[in-house]
Amino acid sequence: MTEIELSDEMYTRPSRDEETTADADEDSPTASAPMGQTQTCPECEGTVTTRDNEDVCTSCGLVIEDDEIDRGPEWRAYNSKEQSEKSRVGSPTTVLMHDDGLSTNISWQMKDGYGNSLSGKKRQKMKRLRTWNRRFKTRDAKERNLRQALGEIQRMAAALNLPEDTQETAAVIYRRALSEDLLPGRSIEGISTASLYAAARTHGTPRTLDEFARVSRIEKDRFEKAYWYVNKELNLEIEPADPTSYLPRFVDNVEAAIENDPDSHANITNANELETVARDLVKAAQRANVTSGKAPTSIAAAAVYAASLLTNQQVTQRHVSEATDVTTVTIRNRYQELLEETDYCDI
DNA sequence: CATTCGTGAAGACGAAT
DNA sequence: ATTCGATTTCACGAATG
Repeated sequence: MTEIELSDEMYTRPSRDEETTADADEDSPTASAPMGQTQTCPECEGTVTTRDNEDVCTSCGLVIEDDEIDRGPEWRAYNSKEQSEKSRVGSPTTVLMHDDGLSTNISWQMKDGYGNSLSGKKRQKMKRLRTWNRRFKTRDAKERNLRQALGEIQRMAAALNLPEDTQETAAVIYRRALSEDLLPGRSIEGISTASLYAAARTHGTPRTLDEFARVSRIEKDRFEKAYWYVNKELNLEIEPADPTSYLPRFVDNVEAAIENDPDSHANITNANELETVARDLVKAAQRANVTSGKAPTSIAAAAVYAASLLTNQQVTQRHVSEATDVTTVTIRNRYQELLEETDYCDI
C-alpha cells in the first residue's frame, strides 16, 4: 500500500520556467486570444505576445524575456470549476517547491469523496470512502510534517550560511527518513537537524555539532542521536569530515573571539598566513596518519593554535577553544603531536 | 596576573565478545 | 547486551613568563 508514495522522484527540480512555456499554448489554440503589447521578434519579424510572464514570438516560438520566475498558481484554464485550487498557492521559496509539487496530487481524490453524498450501494461506497479517507489523512499528516521540517531546515541553513543545494540534499534525506517510517519516537526537529547536518557533511561544508546546537530548537545529544540513527538506517555512508574544511571559519572565529576580548593582549597579525600554515599542518598530519580516530574539529583547532605559534602570532588556547568549541585540554593534547609528526617539529 | 601544562575522574562512542 | 579501549571533557592545581 505504500506504493502511492511518489515521493521518490523529487529530484525533478529543474526550474518550472520551461514547462510553463510547454503547456501554455495548449489552452490557447489560436494565438490571438491573449493580448500583449506589440513587439516584433528579432529572429523572424513575427508578432510577440506576452503570456503568463513570458514574451513569446507567435510564429517561431522564441522566448524574448523569461527572467521572471513564475510564482503564480496554474489555474488559468480551470476557471469554470473553481474547486480546491487553493492548496496549490504555496509560498514561493525554492525548498518548499518540492512540498508544493507533492501536494498537488490531492485533486484526484475529490471526485470520489465529494461529488455525490449518497447513492444506492451505501456499503461499498462507505467502505471505499473510509479507506480513501484514511489514506488521505495519513498523507495529509505527512504533508504537514514535511512542511514544518523543510521550514526548519531552511531556517537553520540560513543561520549557518549553508548554500541552497545543501538544503535540497537535506530535504532529500528527510524525505527518505519519512518514507521509511523512521520517525516513530523521534521529533521532527531532531530529524530535520540531523538531515541538514548530514547534508552539510556530504557537501564538504560541515558545521560542528555545537554550531547546530545554537540554531536548533532541541538539545545537541537529541539530534546527534537522530543523526546517528538516520545515518545507520539510510546507509548514508558519510565520511568523516575533513579538518581543513573547518579552518577558514575557525580562523575567522578566533579573530572574532580576540576582538570581543579587549582585556587580553592576544593579536592576529596575518590571518591568511595563519590559515595556510594550519592547512599545511593538517595535510602533513593526514599524510602521517595521525588524524584517524581523532575528532576532525580537534585537529583543526589544534592546527590553528600550532600555526599561531609557528607564525609568532599571539593567540591563546582559550581563544581557540572559545572559537571552535574544542577544549584547551584537547587542543594541547593534539597540537604537540601535530608539530611532532610534521616537518615543523622545531618550534 | 595571564597563560600554559599536567592529572585523574567521568561521559560517549566504536569494536569486540 | 555488556565489556574494553581510545578520545574528549571537566575541574583543579602547578609551573612559567
